[in-house]
Amino acid sequence: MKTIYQKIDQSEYRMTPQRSVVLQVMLENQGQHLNAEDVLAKARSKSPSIGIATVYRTLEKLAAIGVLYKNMFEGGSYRYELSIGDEHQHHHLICLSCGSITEVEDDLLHILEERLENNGFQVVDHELKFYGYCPECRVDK
Amino acid sequence: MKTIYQKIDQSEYRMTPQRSVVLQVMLENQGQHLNAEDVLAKARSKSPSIGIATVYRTLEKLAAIGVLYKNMFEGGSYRYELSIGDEHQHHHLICLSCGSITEVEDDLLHILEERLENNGFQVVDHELKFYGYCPECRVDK
DNA sequence: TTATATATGATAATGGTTATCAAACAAGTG
DNA sequence: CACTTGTTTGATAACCATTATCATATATAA
Ligand SMILES: [Mn+2]
Ligand SMILES: [Mn+2]
Ligand SMILES: [Zn+2]
Ligand SMILES: [Zn+2]
Repeated sequence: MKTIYQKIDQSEYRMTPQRSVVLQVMLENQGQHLNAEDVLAKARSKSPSIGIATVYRTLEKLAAIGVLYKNMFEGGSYRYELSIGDEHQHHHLICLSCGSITEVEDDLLHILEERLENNGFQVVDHELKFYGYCPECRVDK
Repeated sequence: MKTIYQKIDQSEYRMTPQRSVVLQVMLENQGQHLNAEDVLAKARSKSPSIGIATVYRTLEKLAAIGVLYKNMFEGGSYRYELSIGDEHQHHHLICLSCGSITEVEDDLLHILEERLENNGFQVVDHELKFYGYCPECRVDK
């Protein structure tokens, strides 16, 4: 289990002021799923001249080395979130009514992954979304 | 468990020649994950004047009533496939090396879903992707 | 038929993401 | 230091999948 900084050190990732700001934004918004525009706005409050291209490039790089998860929910844009302590991506509960996104730490995919490994598929990561109705939105009580 | 035709009948879905052609294309390409351009090309061989807008509209409608699954894999476009017999979407194994997509019928999410239901989240469907290396691409043997 | 609603296809518009490129910056050389 | 070389940045153009628009066509209702 590598830390964020181990991941960065072990990559060919040069820390620049802009990249540092983007990383800071992600650290300060743990648990949220931000898209590039969100990150740009928050980054500009720290470093007003940062451009959207740099934000995209940095998010992409951080996702490539496993510091961020990149996910597509509804809305047509990719959303990023910090990956700390998770070996594998956690799961998401997506409410079909209010759109809220809740995390599930519970893994429980080990049994399934073990079965896949036995069939020759080497599992690196997974992505699991549950669609349904959150406690506030469910109708049947 | 409704059949495709039951789903269509129970919707406010009017069967037109164009929609019929799109449905036919999906039926004839079971197991494949086609994007709108793929469907357009195959549909045009049956009905040359069909337009891309109608294809998008029809795929969207068929997905809304549960006849198709709509999924985003790599490549930047949504891909559609027939949903027959599956109450829930099946899982996908995506090879990080060759990009091949394999199906997993095995559900095994019941335990997890039961736990979520007990916590108040009403599960409607799920989407599970495993990323890793297929038997041909894995290195460690 | 006539009226009304829905569906279609061409094409324009949208919008998130990527590519381009000149300028800025960093790192190494002697 | 001056010089070279390579990397990063930000503005902006290009890309491209998808959606919106709208006039025409087609189906349904009266
Ligand atoms: Mn999350
Ligand atoms: Mn599939
Ligand atoms: Zn909700
Ligand atoms: Zn492979």
